[in-house]
Amino acid sequence: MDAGDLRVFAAVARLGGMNRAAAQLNTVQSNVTARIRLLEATLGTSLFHRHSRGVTLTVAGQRLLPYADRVGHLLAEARRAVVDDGKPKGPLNVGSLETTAGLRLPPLLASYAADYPEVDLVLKTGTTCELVEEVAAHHLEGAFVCGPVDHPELAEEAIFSEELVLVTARPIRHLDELLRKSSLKTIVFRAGCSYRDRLDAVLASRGMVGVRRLDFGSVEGILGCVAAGVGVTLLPKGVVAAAWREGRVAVHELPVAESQIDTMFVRRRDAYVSSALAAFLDRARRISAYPAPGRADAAE
Amino acid sequence: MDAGDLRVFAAVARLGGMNRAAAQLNTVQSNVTARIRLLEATLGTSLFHRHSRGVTLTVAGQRLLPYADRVGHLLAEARRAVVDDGKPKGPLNVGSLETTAGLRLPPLLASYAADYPEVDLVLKTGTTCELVEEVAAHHLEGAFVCGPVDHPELAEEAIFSEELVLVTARPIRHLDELLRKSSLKTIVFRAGCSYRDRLDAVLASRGMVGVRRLDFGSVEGILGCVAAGVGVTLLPKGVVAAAWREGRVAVHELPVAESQIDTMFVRRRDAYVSSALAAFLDRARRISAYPAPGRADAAE
DNA sequence: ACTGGATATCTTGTTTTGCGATATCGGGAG
DNA sequence: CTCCCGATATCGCAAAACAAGATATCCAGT
Repeated sequence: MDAGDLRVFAAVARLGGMNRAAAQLNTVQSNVTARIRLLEATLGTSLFHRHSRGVTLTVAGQRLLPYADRVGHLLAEARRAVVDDGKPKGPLNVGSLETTAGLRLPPLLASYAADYPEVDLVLKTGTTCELVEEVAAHHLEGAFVCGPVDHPELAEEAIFSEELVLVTARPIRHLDELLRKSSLKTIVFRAGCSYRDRLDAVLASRGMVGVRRLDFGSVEGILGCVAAGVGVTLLPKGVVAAAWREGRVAVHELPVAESQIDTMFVRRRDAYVSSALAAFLDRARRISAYPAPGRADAAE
Repeated sequence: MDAGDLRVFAAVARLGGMNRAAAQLNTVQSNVTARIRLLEATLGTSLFHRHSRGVTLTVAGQRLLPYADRVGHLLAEARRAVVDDGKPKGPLNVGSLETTAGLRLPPLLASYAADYPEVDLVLKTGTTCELVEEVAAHHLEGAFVCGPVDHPELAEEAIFSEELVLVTARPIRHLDELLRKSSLKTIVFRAGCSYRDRLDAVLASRGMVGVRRLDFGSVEGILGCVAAGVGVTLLPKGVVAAAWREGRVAVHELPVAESQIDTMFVRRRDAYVSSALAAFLDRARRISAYPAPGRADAAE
């Protein structure tokens, strides 16, 4: 059994047919068939059920598939690790929440890009759920998300600490005023953003349950709706500071227990930390105002 | 880059020479040289420094070596996972502390061996440190050790709960009596056994520090020395029960906080749990008197 | 300069891999 | 029932990779 064999095995399993796999692997069908049969012979087990519309995995094949993927990833990572000579360069794909990207990352990215021009940095924004999945699937080297995520395959480290504030159209004395408005809506990021859960919890603890939600994809959109009186939202203080100064919205601070939220950097526990990522993280830690002793390390 | 290439790379790196590697791989030196050179060419980096007494790794080679090992382990594990059809069979290598092996495992092993005759079970005894290393290095599928071990690559689960007792030659009213004997020794397992650390802590909290130690490799040897008045030891109550009933030694119970210790089963977090191991663990959990709610799971 | 222990290179035979063509199988339409 | 379509299985041949042995080379110690 060999890494090459596993590569064709994975392709056949995923595409459900040897013809399709052959096309994807830039080879011919007879070749794929031969290698699969050889693999089955050496393992002494049949890996696929053959039928008229292609092939499906046997139970033994199902057990093998995850290993094929892991071996593939490991080899790719090994290649990257060997090529990496300690100087940050090459691709660096990281993810971030949109709020973090807007509020915290600009100075970080600016100085990083200036000092390491050979790094091709790609920043993908998304919700905590989406980003965690992408990191777990090896598609991103790491991401800034709302913590803690507590995923067994991921290591996390607190980088920023945000103060969340309730944002409304006009100042209110007491949250109870919100209750009077039956048409109250919470305006939040699309499903998966942790701020949404936090807002629900804040309102629920004050007796407001089952409030209707309005999903939005951008900070500006959310603030626009809030300013128009459609509903309330929960965002980091820094993000709404500009809109607040301009008088477009009103902010309301919350007790520390409810307002404080950590932005963590997550990465796969077992993945290679490229020089580019190491330098990026180092700079992120320096720029962050996060108190050193409270930092949760990867060993946690 | 291929799994086979990494296998010869790892052999060369570990043995420090292509001749030695060729011998171990059952091939000839020219072959090894060729494959290494090809590997270096495809990676675009030199992996070894050649000199008159063999080869040593370059920094790039040092980065690659751990991946070579991991790929090797992963492939071996994949083979096992495919062959494993759900019925426990084949080799099962587990480790255990000697005390646990003597006190808890006999009924477990007896019933397991009776129900699964196709499993070739090998039990290796050692200290917590040794066993943890062996499990981490993939040499054992799992082991019973003193917990918690808190190793990032290992998952642990509490199985047994032991009550440790202080063992002396003759009954004493108060621990202070021990202080009078200037020649007092602690008689413990060889370095690495957690019981030793616990005993040091127990004595230290009562003002006895710097007590001389005597290392021993077997429970019987330790009890013999204690009975002869050479010193004191700390062992699970059940282990010394027989010697105590015969009047050879005296036991002294300790406060719960000091006496209670968990025996955990550790295994690699990322390793495949063979059917043989799954059945073994299942039976261990059933036999154990460990309270179910307090069980720390692998997810911890 | 010689020697012992090491890697590099070259040649040749063997094995593996890749490709193309063809055989085979199984279900659905006519 | 037969034909056809979309699959996999099998075979022969060429190309590439690999293994083995013989030989060249390099380097330190004597």
